[in-house]
Amino acid sequence: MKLEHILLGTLLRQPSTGYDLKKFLDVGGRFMRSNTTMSQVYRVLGSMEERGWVTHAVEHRPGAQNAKTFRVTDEGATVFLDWLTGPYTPPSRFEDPDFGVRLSFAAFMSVDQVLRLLDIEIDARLAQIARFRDRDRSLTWDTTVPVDLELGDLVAGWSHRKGADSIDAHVARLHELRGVLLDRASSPAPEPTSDRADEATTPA
Amino acid sequence: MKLEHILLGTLLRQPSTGYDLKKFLDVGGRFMRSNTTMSQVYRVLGSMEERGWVTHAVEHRPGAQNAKTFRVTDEGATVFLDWLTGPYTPPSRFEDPDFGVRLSFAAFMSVDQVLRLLDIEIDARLAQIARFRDRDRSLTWDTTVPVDLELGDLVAGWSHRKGADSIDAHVARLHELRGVLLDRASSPAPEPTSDRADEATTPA
DNA sequence: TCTGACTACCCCACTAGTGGAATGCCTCGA
DNA sequence: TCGAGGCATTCCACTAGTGGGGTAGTCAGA
Repeated sequence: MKLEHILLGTLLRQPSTGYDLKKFLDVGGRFMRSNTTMSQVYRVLGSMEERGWVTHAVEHRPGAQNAKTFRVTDEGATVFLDWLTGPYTPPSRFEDPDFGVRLSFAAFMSVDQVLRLLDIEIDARLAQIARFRDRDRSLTWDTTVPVDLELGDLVAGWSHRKGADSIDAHVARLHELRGVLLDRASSPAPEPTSDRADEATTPA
Repeated sequence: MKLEHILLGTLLRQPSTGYDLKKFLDVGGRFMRSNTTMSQVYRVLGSMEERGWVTHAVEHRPGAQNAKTFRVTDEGATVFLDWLTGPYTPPSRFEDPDFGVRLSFAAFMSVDQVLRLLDIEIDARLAQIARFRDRDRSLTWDTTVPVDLELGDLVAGWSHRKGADSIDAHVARLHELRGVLLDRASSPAPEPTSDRADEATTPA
């Protein structure tokens, strides 16, 4: 996950200052990234501005420090939308934020695009399950330091059960969402709820 | 998660070649890291060798290419064990591999050390739940591109339910393991406090 | 009045990780 | 015999991220 894309999507939803972005990443967007620093946010903002993806306007806040409000340019929007609707290659860890980040920008996508994403993710995880479930997990030990093999086995067994359950739950949830979206896609197209352009919702 | 620590732990379990390490990361250790490249593995191996944490012996494989078998030095073992049993600061995403990686090296720890780790993780996740559960998640939209707010809301609701369920399941599992370990630990020394195994005894 | 928290921005040295190509040797199957 | 694919290593240019520092103003509390 590139910070770039997260910032672009967040700014596209709502123009804001670097500080606001950092706050968002710590709270509402905390599932997208662990421990993002201020410097990282400002540097990415700077480099995106150089490339013309965002611009800033200085906002004079009487009785407070001036603040730069960043907004995404048309070019930046194109870059973001290209990434968002472009090819998704599932990371090997399903817990990685990539998929969730993309989904969190679902409002910028069509139902079909979200369904495509979902299908790719489902296929990838089913393939992983088929490939790795019930595989021999025993490890060989050849070490000079003292080890507690019994403790290791105990914990490894637990980890394995936990991992298997989590990926199963993940897939089940994906199917659930898929079902809901399929319903929505097959019913007569609902009114677009955009606050601006009105031809967004139904590219068949 | 530093690749360094993963490699050190893996080599400490079983000396191996760079290639083997990469294979391990793709299969048995796939939950530790997504998409690790060969170059990354070899470069880290090189830098660790420079620092004296690992050494290699050239293994002549008759009828095949020579292979470097890396093993951890005493100094490397110390570095690894210091990291493993040292302070653990939970990342903001509980899905991040940090905790799982440490646990996967449980055999190098004492039951008390594992319990300490577990307690830190449990406390951190409970704190997050207390802080963020049932918080207002509504987002403001101020954008120039067309959006499907209804789709966004639908997906956001799903994501939130999924996230809440996952963290609850995570905590439940942690408690489960904690119970098992407390049973196991209750033979050497009686519990000082009722609820929590604070006050670690001697590391094995 | 001082302290510390919060808003807001910027900079730097450094480390970690990506992506891809190149080398060469092996085995196995078509 | 040819090529696909596994084993094993290395190099290189590049981008991303870390961890710390600093500046500066506001505001509330002690």
